[in-house]
Amino acid sequence: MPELPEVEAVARALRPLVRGQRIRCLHVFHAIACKPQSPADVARLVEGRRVAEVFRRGKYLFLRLDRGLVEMHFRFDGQLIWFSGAKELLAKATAEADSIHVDLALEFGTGAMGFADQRHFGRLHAWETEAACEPLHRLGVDAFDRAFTAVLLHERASASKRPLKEFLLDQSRIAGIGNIYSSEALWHARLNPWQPANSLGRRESARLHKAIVYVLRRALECCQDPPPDFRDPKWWFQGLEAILRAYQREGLPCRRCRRPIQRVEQGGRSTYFCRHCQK
DNA sequence: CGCACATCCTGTGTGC
DNA sequence: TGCACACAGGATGTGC
Repeated sequence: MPELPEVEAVARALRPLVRGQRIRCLHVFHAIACKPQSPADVARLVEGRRVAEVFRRGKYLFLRLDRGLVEMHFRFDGQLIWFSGAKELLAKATAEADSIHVDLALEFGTGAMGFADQRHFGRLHAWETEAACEPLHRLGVDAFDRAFTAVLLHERASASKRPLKEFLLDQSRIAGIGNIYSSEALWHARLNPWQPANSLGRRESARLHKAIVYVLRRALECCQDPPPDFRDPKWWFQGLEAILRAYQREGLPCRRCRRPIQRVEQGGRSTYFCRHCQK
């Protein structure tokens, strides 16, 4: 559930399921998912604790506990699965044929939250305090935070010589934008992905800011209609392709000028853009 | 400090 | 159909 809108939708759907609930125990199926922490570390910090709040920063999802913090990152394919209880969790997570790839799970009185990722890229960690959670403090301003303004974007862009696309992916500057929505925002703002971030003028920064917020808001609307279904592991956010204007549209006509969308490589990742509209 | 690059994994799609 | 290979919505640590 990679980028900000998807994680936000997950946070909203998860909140009513776990807020106020006490974590009875941690189930571990693949210890790699909490690496470099050990299952014992995580268990010690979460078992018996109550979930005070669910919140998101950038692409991270957090459970604030009455004491301590659970930090989750889904990377490419990670997802949450909800089970009615320990019995269903154990049955489905360990079944030989087409089992659900649950790495870790938190058992509550009302059900169990599975953290699943067949590629084992996603991570779930536990921290003694919020202050101890390093990943949280490495993040720049969240793209949905009120503090994320056109002026702030201009300031941060001015401090980076990198191409705009790579600048947007840097979570320590602005948190939450990934490979899809960086291409999308640049398309809406009509900016060239190779343009150095520090060459952005104030007007261009304002345009980019507006595009980022628009693209993420629009995607969040999509992600909530319908909202995440934690019961079906095959479920994924539907209909997002419909709102995409550049991403994964190589060779297809630009929605503004009808010329073909290009795919180029930047920093080892695909960037999609319109050479004609985005100068 | 900034940057290029390898690395962590497994499934799927594509072209031959 | 079988196979090899590129590719995937990400972050981090390394060496330069």
